[in-house]
Amino acid sequence: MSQSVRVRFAPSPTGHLHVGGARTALFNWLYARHHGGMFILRIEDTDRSRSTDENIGDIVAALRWLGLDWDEGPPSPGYRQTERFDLYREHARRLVAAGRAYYCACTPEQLEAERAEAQAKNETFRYSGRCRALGLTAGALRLRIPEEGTTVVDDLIHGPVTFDHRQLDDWILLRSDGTPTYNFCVVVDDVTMRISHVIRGNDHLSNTPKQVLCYEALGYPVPAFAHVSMILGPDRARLSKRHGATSVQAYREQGILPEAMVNYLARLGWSSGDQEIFSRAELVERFDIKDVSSSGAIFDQTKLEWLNHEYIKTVDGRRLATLVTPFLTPAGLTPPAEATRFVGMLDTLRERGKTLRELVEVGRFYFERPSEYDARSASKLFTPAGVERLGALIERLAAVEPFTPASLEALYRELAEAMGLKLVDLAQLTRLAVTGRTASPPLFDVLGLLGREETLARLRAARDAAAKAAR
RNA sequence: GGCCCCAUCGUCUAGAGGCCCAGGACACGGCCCUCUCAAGGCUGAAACACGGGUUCGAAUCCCGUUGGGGCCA
Repeated sequence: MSQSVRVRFAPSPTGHLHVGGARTALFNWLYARHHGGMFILRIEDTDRSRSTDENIGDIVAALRWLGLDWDEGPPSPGYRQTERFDLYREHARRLVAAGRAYYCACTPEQLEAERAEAQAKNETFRYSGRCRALGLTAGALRLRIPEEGTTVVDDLIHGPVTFDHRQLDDWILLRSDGTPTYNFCVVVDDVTMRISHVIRGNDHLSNTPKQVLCYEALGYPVPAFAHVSMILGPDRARLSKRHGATSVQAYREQGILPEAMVNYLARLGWSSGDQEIFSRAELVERFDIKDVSSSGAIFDQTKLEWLNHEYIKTVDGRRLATLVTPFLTPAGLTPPAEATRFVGMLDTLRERGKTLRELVEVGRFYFERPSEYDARSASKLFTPAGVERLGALIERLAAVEPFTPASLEALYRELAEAMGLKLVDLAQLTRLAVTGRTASPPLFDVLGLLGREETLARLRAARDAAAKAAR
């Protein structure tokens, strides 16, 4: 079975890459990589009215960002359904020649009327089969479904699923205008691309028996199927835009790392013991369809952020710097000239921000002097005594040598003791003066990173503001 | 409406008849650490949807009910 594994991800370019689609793509990719097989990207753009090149570009970009590389697919020609119409027609012709499909002249209006009638009588509508034996040569092309018996889909995740043929309509392959329907395109594409395993969303399980019958009518071997459960919103309905962010792109813009997204998506519906964090290599190594859950899973943004934070805490400093940089400009900030200083700042921030965007906000003070001071804290700390202490600090900090976290801490402890204060009294005062707030990374690291000059400038500004307030 | 899928803590899940008065993780509460905020450590609360079977024994197998989702229009 592991010989020549060929799987595919076949998105419709009618929008951005949805996280559900991304997970399906990931499972396919992992399966291919695990088995040393091929991962194919195919664009299902038969719905021309809603498919755009821009969306294709977007999906491709999202897949690349996630690191899901494909062995076959765009930009090579032949991987878009709109380029493959001849194939669909040819297969349709074969089906007609073999007597497995027939033309139906019933008009949509006629069918609609019957449907309404059935509904009125509270009965299930099924195509009557009226044109089955007419031998027509034009109209919509329908696949002849056996009247009796069952088709069993042996799903890798769900096990055998039985469908009664009496429940299945003679479905339409080609509309009367000659355009192929979605289900038919899928079969022809999968067959001609020699797909060995169809791993796709659970929403396609109901269409599978029709497709299986079509494979058989065409005389092709039926691939293995694995229907992955859907990703749900908090209300347990399929995750959609009304639940909030659903596109991979949106998470990227929030400052989620691609490796965190991949890890999260993999763990949503798949598990390997109690492990939560997996490197890409581990995922490839451990992934198996049989460990994929059969029930739907709610997308949990909080857990995604936790995982993202885990990655932020451990990525290499230089890489973190390059990851954060694109978030600086939109926040109105400029990347520091010195790379090492930037990495140093990030080292003090990485424990304090769950996303790249949060990292920027929580580290904003490194780039900008406080424009105001937290009012509550200021009223408590910027007192006449505070002004005096700031003065003492300015004096000592101007002279301390070297200007490093260790010597700064020593100085503060010494000064606090001499003034009969606790370290926290001096530290919070300084923190407010330098950052405008009473929460920040370790103070002495901050001061060291800011440098003597900047620290003194902020302290003086704060002393002036405090003097004014205390007056 | 018909058919199909699903059902373990709030959430993601472990569990493939005894190891389970159910384990891990996120989130939540408490304590510790501490220059603040975090991070970290320890700790607490929290689930087998319900009802029948099968079996010496069921979260695990079967049937039904309920609930949720999907497909078909």
